[in-house]
Amino acid sequence: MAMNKELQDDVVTERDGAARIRRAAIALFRARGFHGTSVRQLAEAADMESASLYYHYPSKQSLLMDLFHHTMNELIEGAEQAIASQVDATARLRAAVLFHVRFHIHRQDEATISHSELRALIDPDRAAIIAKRDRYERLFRNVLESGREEGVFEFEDAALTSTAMLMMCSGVSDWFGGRGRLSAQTVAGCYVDMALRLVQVGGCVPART
Amino acid sequence: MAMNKELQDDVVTERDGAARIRRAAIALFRARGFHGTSVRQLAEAADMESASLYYHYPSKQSLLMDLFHHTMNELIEGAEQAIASQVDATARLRAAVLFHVRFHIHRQDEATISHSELRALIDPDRAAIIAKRDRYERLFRNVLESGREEGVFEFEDAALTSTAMLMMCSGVSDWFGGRGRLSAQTVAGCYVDMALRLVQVGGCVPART
DNA sequence: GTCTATAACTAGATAGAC
DNA sequence: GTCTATCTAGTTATAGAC
Repeated sequence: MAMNKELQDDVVTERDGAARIRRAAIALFRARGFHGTSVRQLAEAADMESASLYYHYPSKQSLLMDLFHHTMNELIEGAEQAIASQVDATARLRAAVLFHVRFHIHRQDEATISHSELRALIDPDRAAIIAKRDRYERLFRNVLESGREEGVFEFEDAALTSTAMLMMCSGVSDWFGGRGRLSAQTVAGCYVDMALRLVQVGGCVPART
Repeated sequence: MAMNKELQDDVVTERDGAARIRRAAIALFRARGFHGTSVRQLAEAADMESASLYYHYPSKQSLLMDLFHHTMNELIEGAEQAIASQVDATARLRAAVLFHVRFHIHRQDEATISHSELRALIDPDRAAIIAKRDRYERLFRNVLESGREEGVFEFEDAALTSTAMLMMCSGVSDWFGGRGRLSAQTVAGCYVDMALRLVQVGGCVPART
């Protein structure tokens, strides 16, 4: 027994208790918020009693913290790889924004939690996550600044522009449903084009690749 | 006694209990979230006992609802007036975005609550607020569409673009502190320019007026 | 209009059996 | 690794005096 575990994941209830808890937390924290979700609700969604949850996590806080670190690490790694894979600033921005938007489409709940529940984190962890968020934003800011040096981008203020750009793109996780008029690919393409419009010299957006 | 009431508002503790409660709620719901704020904390910040709060509001929910309706009404009214005050699409978009950004700078807490605590509203009210939010977004979408008809704007999808534009601009309420490098006026100007870049034909942003 | 006192309930978390 | 049972403290909200 217990063969072919991987195949059943994501469809049937998982065997791993900790993974079931994380899955439940991602859904509930997104829908009701951290403070709006009780440990008992988490346990019920994870198909266990609330006491069992404390075998896997020492507290509700530590569960939120775990989710945050996972998400931020994936974001930073993904953006770093996207940027490293390209040679000029325009291509780097395209790749980084494409990664960002895709992540916010396909991992909607985690992405949403990562900026709506920052308030719920308490302070040694809160500061650590803010540092990671700043590091993530700096990746984009550096691409903007190198593009300005290359002469292909122009903007008033690098920090303001990168923040505005990321905010604009993060919005997809609020509304994208999959069932709408537009496919994930189309939406991602639109956001990449809009991001380029924000900074490109002259503002002319070339045909999408 | 009780003369010159207006002069003391905003500085010294207000006389009006309901206003003190709203002020406390705006600060606390922004900092800790609706579910993260207890009635006792609200009462303490409003300088009264928790029971007194129920003289002014029947429930904690109704207080949140009141805040939402107030904010949404002001947003809709302000954007409608901004748009009606201009004659062509470009000027309308400038005016509407300028209003939106200024509101999100000067009324940071209320603006933040209005999109982070939508989850905490329960359903007859939740639907009413979503309807108002949609109505607000439609004001901007209509400006974009009329600009396209005038031949001054171009974009892939009106709903996607207006949502992205508003999301980008709403972001100021997350980070703007007043003590940073950039003044409120400078920041607002940057956002207006970025909003125009998103939709203008050719993408060229003319000198700011 | 604000208070003291408290009801009725739910929260996060723990003890210890299995 | 999960359970039953429970502790303590906190939650929203109400009753009734002033």
